[in-house]
Amino acid sequence: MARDRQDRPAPLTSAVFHVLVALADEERHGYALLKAVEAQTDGTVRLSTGTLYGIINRLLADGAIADRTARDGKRVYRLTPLGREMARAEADRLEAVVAAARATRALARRSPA
Amino acid sequence: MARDRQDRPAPLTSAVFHVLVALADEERHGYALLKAVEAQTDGTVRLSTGTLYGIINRLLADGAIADRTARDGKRVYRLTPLGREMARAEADRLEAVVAAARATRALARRSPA
DNA sequence: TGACAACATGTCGTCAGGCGACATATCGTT
DNA sequence: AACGATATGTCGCCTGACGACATGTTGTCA
Repeated sequence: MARDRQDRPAPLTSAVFHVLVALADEERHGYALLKAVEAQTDGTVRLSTGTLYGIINRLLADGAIADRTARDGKRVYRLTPLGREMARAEADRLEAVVAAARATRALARRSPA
Repeated sequence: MARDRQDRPAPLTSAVFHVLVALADEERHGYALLKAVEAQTDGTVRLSTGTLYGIINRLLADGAIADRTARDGKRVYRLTPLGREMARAEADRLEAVVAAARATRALARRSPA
């Protein structure tokens, strides 16, 4: 069941966050999500359809996304306000983690050219 | 086995990255790692010991960290050059993902005061 | 027109990884 | 003496990611 997924500020998995970001500004259908994530990451992150539909079903159950059937029969997904908040919280969290990493000597950004 | 963990730019799990960052500038023993991660994340991320030692053993096997027994008997861990590179790569990756998220209207940073 | 790639949606089994629970032991404080 | 914090570690469960498979449509090119 969906349980307590939305009450914790639990770190989202990388894959879930990618999906949420891909839906941030526009609704997309499944295959378009696959391509959007790939494009967003310069081709480095490629979700398998198994991963994608697992994520979609969980996000739907949690109310983070909603779905709709378009006129051409495609199932399109969009972010709900809850999903937007989850993505926002995760972006904040990641930003803080990266900042912590960059604050160390060993992981500081290389001199920016 | 350790397989091909270092040749792919594979996204690290959140927990693994936290451990690597906690070891960036100074060596620590297990319990100190637990506390360091907690402190780094304002208490939001708490690794269980089960999680921690699983991660430690994998990182040791992969050559991302090395261990040493201190005079007081504590097992202390430190980052190897490989581990540093892994952490760096992950920091770069996360930075790009956050940038992509912030580039959307829905997830843009709130007006910075 | 036939073939093939890209588009599109989905299921299933496996496996790695995270996590809570448990097991010990020491040390400092009250 | 008792208790909580420090300290290290194992075990089993469950979630989630992933590759493989299944199926059908649309577009393009020879």
